[in-house]
Amino acid sequence: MIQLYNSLTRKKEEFVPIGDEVKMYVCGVTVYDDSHLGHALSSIVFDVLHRYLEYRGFKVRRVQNFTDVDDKIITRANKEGVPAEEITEKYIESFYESMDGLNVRRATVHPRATEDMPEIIGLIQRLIDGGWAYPTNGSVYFRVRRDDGYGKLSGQNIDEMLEATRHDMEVGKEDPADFALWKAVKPDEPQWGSPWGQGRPGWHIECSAMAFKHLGEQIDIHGGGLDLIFPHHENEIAQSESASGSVPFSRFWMHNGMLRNAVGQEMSKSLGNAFNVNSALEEFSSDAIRLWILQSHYRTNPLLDKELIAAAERSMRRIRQAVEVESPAFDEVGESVDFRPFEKRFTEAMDDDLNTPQAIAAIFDLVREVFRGRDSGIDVSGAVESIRDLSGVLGLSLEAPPDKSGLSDAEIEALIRQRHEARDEKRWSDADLVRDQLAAAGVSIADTAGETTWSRK
RNA sequence: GGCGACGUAGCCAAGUGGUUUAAGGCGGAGGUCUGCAAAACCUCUAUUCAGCGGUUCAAAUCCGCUCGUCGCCUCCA
Repeated sequence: MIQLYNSLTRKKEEFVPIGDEVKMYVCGVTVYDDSHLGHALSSIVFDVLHRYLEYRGFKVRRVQNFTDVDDKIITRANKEGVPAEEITEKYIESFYESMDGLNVRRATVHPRATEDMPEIIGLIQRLIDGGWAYPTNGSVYFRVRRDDGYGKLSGQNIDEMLEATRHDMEVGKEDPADFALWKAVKPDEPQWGSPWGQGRPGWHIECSAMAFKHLGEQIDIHGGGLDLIFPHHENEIAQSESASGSVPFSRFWMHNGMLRNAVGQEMSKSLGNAFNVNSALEEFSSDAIRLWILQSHYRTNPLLDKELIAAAERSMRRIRQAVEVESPAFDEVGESVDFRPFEKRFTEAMDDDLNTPQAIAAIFDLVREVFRGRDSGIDVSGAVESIRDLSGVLGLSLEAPPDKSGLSDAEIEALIRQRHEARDEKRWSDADLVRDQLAAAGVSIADTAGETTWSRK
């Protein structure tokens, strides 16, 4: 039984999909800049959820949107003096590059707000027809107070929220709490035609419309960062449930934590201390980044520190070493490492609200069993295969990290031959010199069973 | 002010009433192996879970208070 924590009910609940295919919507990024590690965290978490649900036999349809019409995009486009599409195209490419590099599988559909404009406008019209929204001065607003359930996700009360909020109300709004579904056109902004005049959609309505179009009016899981609970997800619920009458819009609401820096503060774009994914990937393997993230539970706020990613890189070496262990050709004992208890632990941990730290602990324990099995000469092939499978569920590729030695394989092997000659003649210091040279280039060597093996760090 | 999260070893981090006299990783110490190493294996590395008080046969886990940290309430994964 898979249990997932549901932000809506604030407890763990058994996960049972509505239909025979799990419908999952994950809030994507606004494409006005490169992705940072906070985006990586969210994408990795829901990628792992997707992979794990498939591992448990579910079919999954995952939708992750691009918000490609937004104030920040417009600001950036104006600043650089280029059309907004140039900005969005560039950063959509950058997003894919980052996520591919992190071994995050692409969603089933990656819709863009600008490509689903008819659905967005149609949904706004439905809300107006139902009396949930009203046009004014070319904009359309949602009547928050008409929705009795408003605030159920964030636990906020409308009046208490307003107390802490700025009260500079836009002209034409009936109530300061109302939010925009459609924004009347302003000069030099991207615009679309609508029954209410030229303009562009508000942020919240995009997600409802894209979820409806690509998944349907009721979905199984809606994911995103903790910071999206209010107002974004609260507003999505209000719009979606008002328009469709299907309650709940999403059975499960899942929220990943926010990356935290050494001072303990949340890392966000506005703080300007983001750590770019593409540059992180130049320094670390995707496996190290994923392991670092997944060694914390998804609902906590992982600490962002290069030292921790470097530690994860060392941890990955251990797993990689284990899957390279070969079983004896003739297994005289006939024994083999029993990996099933470890797979059971892995599954139980993952079933419990995606407890990846526990699941990873099970993998490491299995890694130890493989080394022990090797040392006692028993068959470890099944266990090695199991490590590969379980790692795969977490999206760990177990591939060697990118080469930084600057040496070709042939050059490395030539140096190793030199060292062999030196060793044969017992010129130990010469031999060590070669080893130091290789080590400096990030190549580690090992003399085992009369042979020298090497690997790039 | 409202809503919420958190404080576990040198560091990261699970565990949320007894099966854990607290997983796993990194780091550190000793041993085996090795020409020496590396890797691996073995052993050790929190009598204790921010502090204080309470409930209980039993608490890191529940309750209260105190101290400290952070998030949301405004664009944000």
